[in-house]
Amino acid sequence: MTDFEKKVLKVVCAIPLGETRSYKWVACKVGSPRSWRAVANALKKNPYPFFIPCHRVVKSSRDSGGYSLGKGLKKELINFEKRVRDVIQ
DNA sequence: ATCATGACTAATG
DNA sequence: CCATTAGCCATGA
Repeated sequence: MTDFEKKVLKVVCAIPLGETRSYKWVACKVGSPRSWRAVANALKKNPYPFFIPCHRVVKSSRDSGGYSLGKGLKKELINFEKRVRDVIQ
């Protein structure tokens, strides 16, 4: 694990349940607003896809983006969490 | 040190 | 709306 990846994962963990953020947003959060490309790399290497909510990170064009376990699953997870959030609130 | 590679983005036609 | 282009940066070979 590199420091950069740690920062990225930390930020991603901070995304609320049922919410989505863009890669760029994450890049800004970690300090350098121009490293969104590297952010994608870090997520791609993510060792714990289910404990680190990397599925909450989507493309800025509101497309779902990619996922190491399949983007279809990513969409499902996002919908699922949205419903969970609705139930809770 | 250099080079290619992405789960990307924004601008343009 | 779709395709193309240039820009971007950490990482591994």
